[in-house]
Amino acid sequence: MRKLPAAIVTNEAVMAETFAQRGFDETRIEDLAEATGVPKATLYYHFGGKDEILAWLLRSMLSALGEAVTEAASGRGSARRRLEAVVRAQLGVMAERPASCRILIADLGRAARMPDLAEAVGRAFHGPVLRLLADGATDGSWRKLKDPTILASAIFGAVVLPALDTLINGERLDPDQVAPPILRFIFTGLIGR
Amino acid sequence: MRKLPAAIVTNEAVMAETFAQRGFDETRIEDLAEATGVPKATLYYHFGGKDEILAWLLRSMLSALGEAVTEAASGRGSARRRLEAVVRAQLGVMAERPASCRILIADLGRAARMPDLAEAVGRAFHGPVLRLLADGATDGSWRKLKDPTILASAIFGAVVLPALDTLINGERLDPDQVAPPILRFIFTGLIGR
Amino acid sequence: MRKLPAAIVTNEAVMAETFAQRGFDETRIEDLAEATGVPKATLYYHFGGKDEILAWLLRSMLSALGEAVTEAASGRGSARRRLEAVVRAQLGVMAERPASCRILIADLGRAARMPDLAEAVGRAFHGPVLRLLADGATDGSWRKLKDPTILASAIFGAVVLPALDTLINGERLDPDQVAPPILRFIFTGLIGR
Amino acid sequence: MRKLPAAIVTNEAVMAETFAQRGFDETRIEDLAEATGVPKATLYYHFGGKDEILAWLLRSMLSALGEAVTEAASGRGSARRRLEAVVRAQLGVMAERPASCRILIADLGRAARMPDLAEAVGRAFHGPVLRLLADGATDGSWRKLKDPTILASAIFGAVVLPALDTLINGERLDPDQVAPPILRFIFTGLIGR
DNA sequence: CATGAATGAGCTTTCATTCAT
DNA sequence: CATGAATGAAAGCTCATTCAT
Repeated sequence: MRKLPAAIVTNEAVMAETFAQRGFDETRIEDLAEATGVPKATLYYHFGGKDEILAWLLRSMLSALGEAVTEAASGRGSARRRLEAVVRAQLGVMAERPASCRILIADLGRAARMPDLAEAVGRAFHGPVLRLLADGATDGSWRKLKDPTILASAIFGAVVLPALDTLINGERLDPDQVAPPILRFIFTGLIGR
Repeated sequence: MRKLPAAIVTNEAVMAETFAQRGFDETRIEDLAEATGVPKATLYYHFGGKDEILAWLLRSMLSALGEAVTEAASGRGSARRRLEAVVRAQLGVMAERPASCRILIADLGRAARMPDLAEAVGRAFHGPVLRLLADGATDGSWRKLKDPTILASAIFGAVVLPALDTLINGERLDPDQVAPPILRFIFTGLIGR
Repeated sequence: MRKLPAAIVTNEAVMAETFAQRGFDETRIEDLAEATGVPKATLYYHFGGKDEILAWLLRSMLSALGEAVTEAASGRGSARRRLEAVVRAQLGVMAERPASCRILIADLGRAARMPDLAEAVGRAFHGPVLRLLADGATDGSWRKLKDPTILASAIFGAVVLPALDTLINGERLDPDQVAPPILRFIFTGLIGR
Repeated sequence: MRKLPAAIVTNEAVMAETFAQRGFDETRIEDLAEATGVPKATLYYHFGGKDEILAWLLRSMLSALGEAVTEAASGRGSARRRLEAVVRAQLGVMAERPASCRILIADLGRAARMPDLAEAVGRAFHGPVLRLLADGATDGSWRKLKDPTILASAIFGAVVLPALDTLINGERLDPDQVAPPILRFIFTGLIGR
């Protein structure tokens, strides 16, 4: 894929928003063209097709997410502090790029059908979290964890689905508001004091 | 919609599987016809269209889920025991109807775009859970919860995303194996003993 | 390919004429739809695409040609009489189905790129002629021929190109007028009495 | 059209080959660009379009053919000797520029649709042959010919179709091998001693 | 002069859907 | 009731062609 021109890069959010609103299949390339002002044929000049546009949007978001998460995860505090930072990072990215995140989470199945994206999700979130979960057991942040893979998914779900609710309603996602209850849930569950 | 003939009812799982494998939009009515042996036009005789077939599948599953969850939620034990039962019920339905569940969770966005389905999900899971969360705070199962809506979503996510991982890989979902770590996570988080 | 409905079969000549006039590539499926009154989508229901429509037209013509030629070739006279009949048969088919013949001859390259058609031409004309050439050498109709393959092609060319000239000009092809000089040429060349 | 740069002239055969292999319509300008290394836009700088490239190729070949044929036809021998030379000249050009010849003959219909090309073919082959046919009747090379136009076409076909067979199979055309049987056929037919 | 980048204009093709039997 | 046959309505995609540099 050639280097993308400003006219397209600038419109990343617009495209994401378009996909997010109607859903991938209900969005016609023409819709993207209209929404961005970039002619259909030009989109085809730069992308192989609709799939590739979606992949670009998601990859772009996942790369931002990956960076944010990785940085959060590789901080210097305890595993707990760092996991906290990771969750906030995830919520932060969702707040900054609501549309792309919404597309991803609201259509996880499609991502799963695009192998490189599935892998990118793993790299961006599950990988770092998995490592943190191990660290935390070592540094005493939490107990020894028997099924880290399941837990990483559970954490992902616990963070991401509440955020999706907000996003789908078209509301603004405020990480500072959502993070505390979610974090408390993640660390101490319903019962923990 | 008339009463469905056996030829179609029998093939509920086959249709769900077909949708689950390719995704809704990539599945042509013709694919369903081939997979089930029921002619395309016959499907149209019984359903208003592709959407309606999907809706039927999901509604059927959600109704099973609703029953299971409602029963679990209205048992007589503590809120904790009942929430536990609810989670197991959810996992049980996912194990029994993997394809339909996978369609729903892997394409939550579409469900959100179909108002009656969104509501059905609410009725089947979030509603009962919301009530349980309140009960638990009363009966001392857990602390006072400030953001029950967020928590209900978080719980849904914590249950459903690990299960989705399994389902997407085409593996069998074993509730007895997945439920314990998830429940422990839900109740006591990463830290709680 | 399903059995073709009358609406299409009836219009064989119309389609051929359409192709013949504009050429294959310049003919849009829509043109065929307009010319025949058969909706585009219906054409696609019965044919796999433009190529397949062309193939059908040509195969139909080649089958008629094959029959005419085979019958002519298997008559009871001398090889010479029979070859004469073959040439007249070829010209007769060209007169009856000018458009299809014109398509074939004016775009031999495309036929060559469609393997089954190339073979059909062989079966319809070259094969029988080749056999006749051998017969004629035996029954004394003509000399021993060293390069029958080349000669079969040369005969084909000598019959078909003059006819193509006529057809391209949109003139009616009158076999009774064209056949004698061509036959004389084939049998005795420029020189022979 | 400006004077063509070496980069293009050099690639005449490559372009012809590209057209010959896929056919005119199936050949994209991009294909020519790739095959020759000359950028698409550069081709457009020098040619008015795809048609013009084809026209250039064919005109170039027809001009070579015209020269060869004219020279052969205007020699000093009998009409027969000269027609013989003409046929050899035609085969010679076909052997030297197989691709261009193949394009022309395999897609005569297109040539017919390009008026200047149709005329060029006439000038290059039919014209001289027509004159020769008359000469030959005068100088006793052959009988009085009643339908010279038909015969010119027949001769063209008798020469060119066998050659096309060879070319389409990708085989090398050896005039010395093909010319004798064809000439014998032209002069004395199948029967002539 | 030459060309990388961009695009207007269609065309094929696909499908959901309808309907006559 | 059920269904094979037919079709209206897009939509994705391609390509010849243009243009700014």
